[in-house]
Amino acid sequence: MASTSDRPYHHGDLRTALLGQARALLNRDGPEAISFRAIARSAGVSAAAPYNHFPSRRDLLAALAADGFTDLAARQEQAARDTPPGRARFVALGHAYLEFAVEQPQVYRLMFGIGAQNWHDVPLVATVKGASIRPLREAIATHFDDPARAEIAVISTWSTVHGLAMLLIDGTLDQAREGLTGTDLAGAAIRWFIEQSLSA
Amino acid sequence: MASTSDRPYHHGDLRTALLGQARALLNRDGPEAISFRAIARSAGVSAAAPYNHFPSRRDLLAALAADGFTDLAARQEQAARDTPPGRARFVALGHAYLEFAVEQPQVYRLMFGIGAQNWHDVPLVATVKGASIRPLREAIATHFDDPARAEIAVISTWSTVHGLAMLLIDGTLDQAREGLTGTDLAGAAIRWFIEQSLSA
DNA sequence: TGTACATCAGTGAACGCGCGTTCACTGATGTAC
DNA sequence: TGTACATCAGTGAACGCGCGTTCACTGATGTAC
Repeated sequence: MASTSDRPYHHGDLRTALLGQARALLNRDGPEAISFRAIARSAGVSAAAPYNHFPSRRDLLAALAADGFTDLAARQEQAARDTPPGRARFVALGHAYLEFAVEQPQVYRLMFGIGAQNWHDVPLVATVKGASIRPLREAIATHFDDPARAEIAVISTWSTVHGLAMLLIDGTLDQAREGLTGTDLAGAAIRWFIEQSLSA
Repeated sequence: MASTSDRPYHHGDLRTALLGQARALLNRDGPEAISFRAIARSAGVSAAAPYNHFPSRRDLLAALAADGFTDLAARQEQAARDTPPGRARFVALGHAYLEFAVEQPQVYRLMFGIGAQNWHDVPLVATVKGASIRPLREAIATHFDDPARAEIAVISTWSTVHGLAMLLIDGTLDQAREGLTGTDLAGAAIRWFIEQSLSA
């Protein structure tokens, strides 16, 4: 761990540094722009060095996606914890979800397979992805006796926030916004949705 | 137009052929896989030939995206024409929308900016994209006096079908489906959504 | 406390690749007279 | 009907590029005795 000032041979914590540079590149130019060589370059390290920490480029991207889902899951759990069951919780969950997507659009794109089709074959990602919708799933479960109908409700509500996130991220709704922030609009849409469908 | 059998110097209709090969490549491997060189190769033509028909790779992708939106718009208009106003029309619009997305997942991904961020700077795409949601917009307009509330309703419903399409396409809902086709599930979700929110 | 040695985490050169795009060219087609 | 010529739509070679990955290597670190 001897890293004082002038470029020691060993980096100290290259894995973390690589993920950090990858995140920076991701936020600036999107998932497609993340290359092993580019992040090694910005970490000040040779092109081969990353292979000591990730088996391949795809594994690094998967790690970023997993981190994203972990972050999202934490925010969802927090939102659920901070609100009473019922209407307020649905609003809070939707709001937190869209806040995440709008704050980190490129991470969100990466999480949902842009530039990499999907992460089905990566167990870690599947796990944290599942965790990230659990709070919504649980909130909905209390409103339905029939599990099949509950599942339809989960899919519908998830689709709504996911679709809204995507349309916000790709700029489709730019002209409709006019001065509203993403979460303002999200709030309006969610409230409308809740009013119509999930309020008790 | 003299194209009998043995490879004439002039192709005849290379532009159309290139678009066809691009579509084939798109459907097989996704938007990221479409390269000028690859489609020239499969059209049996030199790597430089496409430049006689498209200024750049991106213009060809834009043409594919525009074609996709044109197709979608036609299906939406057809669905609107075939159904009476009200509940039945919303179901038909949503069904047709998801049918398109599930039938041509990679085209749909391309249309919504995967692998190319967005098409905001391409007027043709913007036009046909607008046309593709007009039937939904009009169907909703008749249900609201307040245009602002109508716009929120458009965004919410569009988000729902768009999000559902995306989750179906990227495989997120694979385990929830279990034997259902995409449009079966879509039908259930849409009906649920309509029941809850838009039925008169 | 010192020394031998295994292990870890880097280097730098090289591999083979496919890509978008440009260029000078040429064969084929269509038009004016 | 025939001929000169402009225009169109191809060719093939080359440009410079960045990429993922492998390889033999070496400097630094940690451990056993």
